[in-house]
Amino acid sequence: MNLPALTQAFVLHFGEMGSRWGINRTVGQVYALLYLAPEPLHADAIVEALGVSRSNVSMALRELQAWNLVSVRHVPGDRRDHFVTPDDVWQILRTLAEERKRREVDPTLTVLRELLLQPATSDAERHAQRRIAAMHNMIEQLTGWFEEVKRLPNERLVALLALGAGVTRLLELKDRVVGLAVSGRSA
Amino acid sequence: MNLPALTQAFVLHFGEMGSRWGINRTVGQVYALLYLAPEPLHADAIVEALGVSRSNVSMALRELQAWNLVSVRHVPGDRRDHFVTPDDVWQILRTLAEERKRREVDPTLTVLRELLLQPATSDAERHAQRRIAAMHNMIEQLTGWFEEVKRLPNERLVALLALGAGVTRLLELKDRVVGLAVSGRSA
DNA sequence: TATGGATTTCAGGAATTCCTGAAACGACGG
DNA sequence: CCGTCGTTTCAGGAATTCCTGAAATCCATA
Repeated sequence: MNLPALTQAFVLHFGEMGSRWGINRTVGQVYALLYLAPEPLHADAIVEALGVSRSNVSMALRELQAWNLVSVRHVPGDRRDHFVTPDDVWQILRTLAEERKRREVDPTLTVLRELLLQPATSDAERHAQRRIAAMHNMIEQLTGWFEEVKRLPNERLVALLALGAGVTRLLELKDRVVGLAVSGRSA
Repeated sequence: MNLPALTQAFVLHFGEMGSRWGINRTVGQVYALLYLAPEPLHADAIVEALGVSRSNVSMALRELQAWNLVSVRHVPGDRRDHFVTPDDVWQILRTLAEERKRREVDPTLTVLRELLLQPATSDAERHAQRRIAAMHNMIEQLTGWFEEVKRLPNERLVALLALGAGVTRLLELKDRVVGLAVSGRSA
């Protein structure tokens, strides 16, 4: 691996962190490298930068494409595929969240739903179903919220985040305003 | 494994899902079992329910305690440790999010900060630093938001989720109201 | 349709993670 | 201070995941 110090530190960190998620070291490193690269890279450039085998890079790129975190770009006059990451970090966040939801949450939601449909034949099972329902409902609320929020344009999303817990003050404000409007109308 | 059908299906699913996260099968199963259990379980009951070794259960419980997802409960007249999961699913969500942030996000934030402090000596490095800064700022906004929201009581949190993207309409409302107040004051 | 570069597939060795049984440890009652 | 019950530690075998080099496949061009 022969990279500028800064890039190398970033790439190595993502390699290590990769294993704390479900992804392997090479996938993490390839992503990090592409994220920092000022222009699209072809696979052999990645091989050279990271010092791993060509086939390993191929598999890593494939996985990153499956995650929608990397896409192919063709450079005129060059037959090789070049790869890029989207450069809008908020878009990356949406993609990441979407994919993790799809892989880690949706299957669970499906199972929980099935289990809730089954008839409970004992007290133990009835208790289990109540617990499962509590989890199911929470996940549904979360995913419903996420489906809406992920559609917000960046600007709005940032405003929402900046608001933080202040949103609840806003909710009270709304209640007061609506109250005023109603009393005004009735007057 | 000899459990009611419903419980067994739930436990097995969490075992499988475990490996999609960073946790292993046994940890997932133990958690699922405790989550459904109507009363605290001691380690041998878990061994019997899951059909894994005593030492494996011990390690799984230890890991779950490190995650703050399971705690010890002493049953009067019984020397054995008994284990429970908190039963408020929203509290579980907070804990889970908090721990994942601590393990998956905070270390990255630290590294990114360090990298931003280093002097960039080339165009490539300056470009890399801009990319790193973009990622760093996004993560800071997210974690700042999370720190605030996680403190909300359940009721407020649920209200916030129910609002979904509607929060941005609320933001517009706020702007109008504030605008009114200001123009009123200046008049 | 032959050629050659680019890419993917895949079997199997390397590395890592998981799980177990045996032994060590700790704490309590006698 | 011994014996017992409960728990934890840990070495090493089992299982899984990762990575590589060689071969197969793809595809644009001549």
